[in-house]
Amino acid sequence: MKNKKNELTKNQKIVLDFIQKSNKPVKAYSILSSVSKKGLKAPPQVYRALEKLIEVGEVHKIESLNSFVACNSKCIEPNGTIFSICKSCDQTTEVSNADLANFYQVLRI
Amino acid sequence: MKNKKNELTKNQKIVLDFIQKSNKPVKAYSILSSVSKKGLKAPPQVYRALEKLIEVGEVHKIESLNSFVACNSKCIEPNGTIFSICKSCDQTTEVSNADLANFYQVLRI
DNA sequence: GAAGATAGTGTTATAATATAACAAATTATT
DNA sequence: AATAATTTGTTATATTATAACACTATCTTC
Repeated sequence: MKNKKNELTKNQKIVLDFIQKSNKPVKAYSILSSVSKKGLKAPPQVYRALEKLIEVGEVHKIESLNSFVACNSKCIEPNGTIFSICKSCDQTTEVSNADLANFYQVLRI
Repeated sequence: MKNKKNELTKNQKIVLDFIQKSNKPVKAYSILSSVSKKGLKAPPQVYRALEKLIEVGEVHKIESLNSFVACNSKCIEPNGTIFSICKSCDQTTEVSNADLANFYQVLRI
């Protein structure tokens, strides 16, 4: 981002806002239909916002669910986060920074 | 599986054989086109074989690549395996049982 | 070894997820 | 203001995965 204050753009804010209010992993097309009243009408608009939000660490993608969640904190490794995911309801819990640090030590990554 | 000797079926063997010979993560439609000469002609035939192979622990799905790899050993947790994946070439390394055991201890899963 | 149960196959169609490409609009830098 | 860089809106299409259904093969048990 090269915004004056490195702020998120309009579409990025809309998407992030929706994800944060969801409190659970949400799918791209679910985001799309939920924010269509705010002007985002096609998949690329959502996917582009998601790409940027992931890049800046505000959002994580849960690959196994094809879903997206807001980061619950500033992560040690924005792209190396670990979640535990309920097999029944898909509720997720982001592993804490402390445990993640231990993990990196264990694996010597 | 309820085969007499709990053996893999024809299609399952064909798919597993191809994945094992690949030595890297392969995609479902790539598998499909590669084994079409052996009689598997439609996606469900490949996806069903993959589902079973994952269930019995012979194959893992790399979610972030939408790809599938052969298990390099009998895993502690067939469905809880961890890979390190090269960002450039997608080559993967399955984390060893020993390190994985430590990991589970760290996270108290 | 026949009967019923379970699992696997072949097939067509379609759903769900994601990206390519390009023109127009906006914002930042000089 | 001129230029560059980024973001947007849009259409089309690529990629990944599953639903549904009829049929076949195998297992279990009696």
